Amino acid sequence: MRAKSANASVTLPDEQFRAIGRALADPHRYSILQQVAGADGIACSLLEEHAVLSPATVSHHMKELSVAGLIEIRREGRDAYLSLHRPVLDAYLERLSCL
Amino acid sequence: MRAKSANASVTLPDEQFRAIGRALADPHRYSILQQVAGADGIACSLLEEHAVLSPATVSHHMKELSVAGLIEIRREGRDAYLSLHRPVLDAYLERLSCL
DNA sequence: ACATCTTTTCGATATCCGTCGAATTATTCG
DNA sequence: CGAATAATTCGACGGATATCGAAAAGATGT
Repeated sequence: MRAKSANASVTLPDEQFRAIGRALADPHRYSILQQVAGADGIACSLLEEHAVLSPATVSHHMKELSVAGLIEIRREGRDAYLSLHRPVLDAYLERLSCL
Repeated sequence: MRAKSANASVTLPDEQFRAIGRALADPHRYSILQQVAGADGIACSLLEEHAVLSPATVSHHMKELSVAGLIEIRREGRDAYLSLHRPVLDAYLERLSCL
């Protein structure tokens, strides 16, 4: 059986690793991620960013987080619900922690 | 006494948190960081990036890593030596791990 | 069908950032 | 001192990206 440390569910391709770093480096995206982590399955419309950003920009940031694999977006009727994709976050931490 | 988890030596200001994410998101910078972590106190001139980047660009990336607080640069004669600043990396991991 | 609401897509724009060459600083050696 | 070496600084340039408004897409209710 392959060696497997405590959290090593996923191994990140370099491109995804990079996308995650970029995603985390934007304050609005990080804020969205925090809200998603705090209230899993949160509706897009409830994100605080709607107070300061246009719908287009919020949607853009959601997509960046989604492409990075950090969140999952599920459509339900007219609404979108965001949930944290923890295995990817864990894989990111794992990769950094063995530097 | 203040609550303090196992690794909580440093608390990162938002700006530094962002700088770290950006620093990690560039492949050349991440590569430099890996080399520094692997051979602490490595000379700038030994970095593999000199094979593919101009001295100006290597210097630029070193500065970004340094401003982010991830490495320390000490000058010694004509050379520069890089070392990993682990407390900051740990603080970054800490902050992400309690998402 | 129509109006309404939520989200996405599509340019366009302004800023950020990675990169380089050239010039500069700093050090070492002859 | 003068040449050589190592690293940094300074503009400049091109490509990425955050942002928006306008339009489109999709769902719901009347």
